[in-house]
Amino acid sequence: MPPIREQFFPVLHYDLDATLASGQVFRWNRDADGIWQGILKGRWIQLKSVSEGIQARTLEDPDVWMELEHFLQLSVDLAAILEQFPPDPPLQESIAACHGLRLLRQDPWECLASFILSSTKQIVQIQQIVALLCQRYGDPVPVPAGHAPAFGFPGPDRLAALTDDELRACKMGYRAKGLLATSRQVAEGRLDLNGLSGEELETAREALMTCPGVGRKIADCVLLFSLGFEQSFPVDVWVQKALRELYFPRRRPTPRRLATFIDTHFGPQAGYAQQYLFHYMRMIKSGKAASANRKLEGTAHG
DNA sequence: AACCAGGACACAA
DNA sequence: TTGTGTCATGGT
Repeated sequence: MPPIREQFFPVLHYDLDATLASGQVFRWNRDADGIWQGILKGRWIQLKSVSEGIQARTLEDPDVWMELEHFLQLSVDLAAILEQFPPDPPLQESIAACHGLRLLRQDPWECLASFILSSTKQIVQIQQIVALLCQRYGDPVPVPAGHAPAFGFPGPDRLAALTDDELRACKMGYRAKGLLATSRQVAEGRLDLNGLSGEELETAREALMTCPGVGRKIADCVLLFSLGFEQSFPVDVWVQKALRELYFPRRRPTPRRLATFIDTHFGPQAGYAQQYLFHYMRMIKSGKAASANRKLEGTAHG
């Protein structure tokens, strides 16, 4: 067993807990001590939020640090991004309530496959399905002695070789068909995922939507979370709710009008804005934003 | 115990 | 274009 390597990454305004648990990625787990464990490019990684930065551990060669820095988007200037948000109350409240929330840059295939499995599933369930899929069909990953076994995310070629029943056995239900067909599409080279980052937003989106089981929302998630399209604005049930309740509390905008509002209102960092609204809306529902809410209500009406 | 979940798709109106 | 039923599964 190789020695554990350790590295400190200085970074400010980075909420590791909020970011890794915000429904962008589904394979990072936090233990009781607040230490996160995950797999990055087939390598075991441990992350811990410390004073003025993030402390990381791995078993592998030092070049994993470059990839980790990219995954965590450590060179991104968060304050500069938030400054580009339109100064409307909902977004300002979101910023206040979700301090340090970030967007990650994850592997496109894992992102695409995971979000095909996400449709009408709660985040906890998506985590369970993906864990089962990796446990059964992913390659084992070396972990330090005493740690639970870990697995990489199975590639498109591996999944393409499975049957519909084998996938359904991972509790994914009707989503198996789309995952299987999309795996074949990527495995056979009919869709070059990594090549999409060089395309225009609409071109890349259309390419993704040729995949069975991939509509506008899932395509937008892949564009934003893995391919670097920062204007992509995925609209799921939570963001839908946020837009209706926070921006159009009385009237009920048509889908078309809502789409043009999204396109014109949120600016060049629309994707980040979307993630803040998503996270804020879920905080409100779970009651964890109650104090921040009251504080802002007070300033707004006082 | 109902209701709903980071939807997509076919099909009706 | 916009609305509705269907598709599995299980958390809350």
